[in-house]
Amino acid sequence: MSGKREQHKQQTRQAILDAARLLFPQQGFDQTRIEDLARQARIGKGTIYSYFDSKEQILIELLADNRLQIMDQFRQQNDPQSTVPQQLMTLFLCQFDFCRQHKELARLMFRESMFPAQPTMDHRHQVDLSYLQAVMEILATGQKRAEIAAELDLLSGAIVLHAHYCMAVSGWYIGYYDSDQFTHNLRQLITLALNGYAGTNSPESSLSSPLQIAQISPTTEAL
Amino acid sequence: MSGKREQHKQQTRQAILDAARLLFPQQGFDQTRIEDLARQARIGKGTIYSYFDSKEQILIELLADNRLQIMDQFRQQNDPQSTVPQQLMTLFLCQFDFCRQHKELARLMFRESMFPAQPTMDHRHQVDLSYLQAVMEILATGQKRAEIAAELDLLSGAIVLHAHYCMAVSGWYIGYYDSDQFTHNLRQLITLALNGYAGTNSPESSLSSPLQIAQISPTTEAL
DNA sequence: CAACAAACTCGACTACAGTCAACTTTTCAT
DNA sequence: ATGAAAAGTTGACTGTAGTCGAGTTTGTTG
Repeated sequence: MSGKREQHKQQTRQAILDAARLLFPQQGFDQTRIEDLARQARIGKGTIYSYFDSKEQILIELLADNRLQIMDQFRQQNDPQSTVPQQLMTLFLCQFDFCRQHKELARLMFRESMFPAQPTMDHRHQVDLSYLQAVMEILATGQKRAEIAAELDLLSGAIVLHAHYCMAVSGWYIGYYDSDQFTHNLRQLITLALNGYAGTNSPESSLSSPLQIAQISPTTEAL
Repeated sequence: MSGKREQHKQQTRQAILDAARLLFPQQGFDQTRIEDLARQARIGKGTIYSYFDSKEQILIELLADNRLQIMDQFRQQNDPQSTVPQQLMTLFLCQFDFCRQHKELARLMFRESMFPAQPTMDHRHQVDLSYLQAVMEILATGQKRAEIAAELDLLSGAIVLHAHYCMAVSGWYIGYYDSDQFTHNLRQLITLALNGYAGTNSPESSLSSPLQIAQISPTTEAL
């Protein structure tokens, strides 16, 4: 009966993830030693490495769950009838909520997903596809209402918006602004993305209002 | 005579940087131990840590020089008479050249500058100000020629373009495309940024041409 | 110059991620 | 049922970034 081994492996894997889900938030990612996880999961330290390549991988696995939750939350909150910028804000703010709740962990994810150590298509690392797809869907609904140019390549558009979101989050991590200003700046960036700023075809309102980068020294929001 | 101590400190600091400039490219950042640097600089290991906070800091210091070179190169190559997208491409490709030459080191810099461990205004970490200023200047020349909307807040515009550049580089690091496709995609993203994609005010040409994301599995360009 | 303080230097030490070879358990062909 | 092979487990071990307190050099004061 080869099911026994498989079943045990699943249990062990789950025990490691459970330990991580308990200890990472409790004492922080850096402060949690692999040995702590092993003790909590009642296995040897080496065993962990036959389930995960690295400490960071455990984290990434954990966060996959959270991503699903984030997208659920978005679908609940979103009104497909509202304007494209509004829908985008709803989506991005759901994502950002997670960053606020797990600032340290989200930071590591951003680092690894944008600038991975190895070129990798391992989807655990990558920008959540369902998230990118949500952006594309929002753009698509905008196209139906002529709010978005019909010829726009949806993937390109989604990536650009994702770029703006990343840059806004980056500014928050660096400490240029706090979460409230983040919201304002993100809205600003979305507007810029949609309208562009070539020549005179943009509504004036979107161009003249600068980003809020109030702090000379970084803000010190609690982690 | 308090100058002697100061002078000696400068020498030691320089010796560390010289050692790093020799060893990092020779054997790679990760493969170079702090002890190697210390031996090369003929000082104790601990001494290094009274000059630099971490191994990475040494790297960042080193790269500050390179940034100056990059900007020099840009000023030589750039024709201020050419169009805004063309000037931007010149600038970004100068930057990207550095990434190709020092893929590993540049990756660490991107990580640290976008998502720093500590909120920090330490300018060593930050996006090079003279680079961001160059983007703003390009936009400003565009405004004079009515190529760029006059009301655009220059900083916002520059940050958006920087976001696009970062996203394009990120895709290259992940392995979505090689350097040639990078160039194509970057041009595409710049066009999108300038024209936006709301409603019908955008030239069609900029919207329908998708990004080139040819690879399902990552490309394996040499480091 | 003596003697004291401040600044600087040092390498043994700590902490921890990740490895590995010995050991245990499961599977399966006979 | 048996025993050999495959799969899984383990903690002692390795490598290296970063710390720390003892020791050394430089600057200063009387």
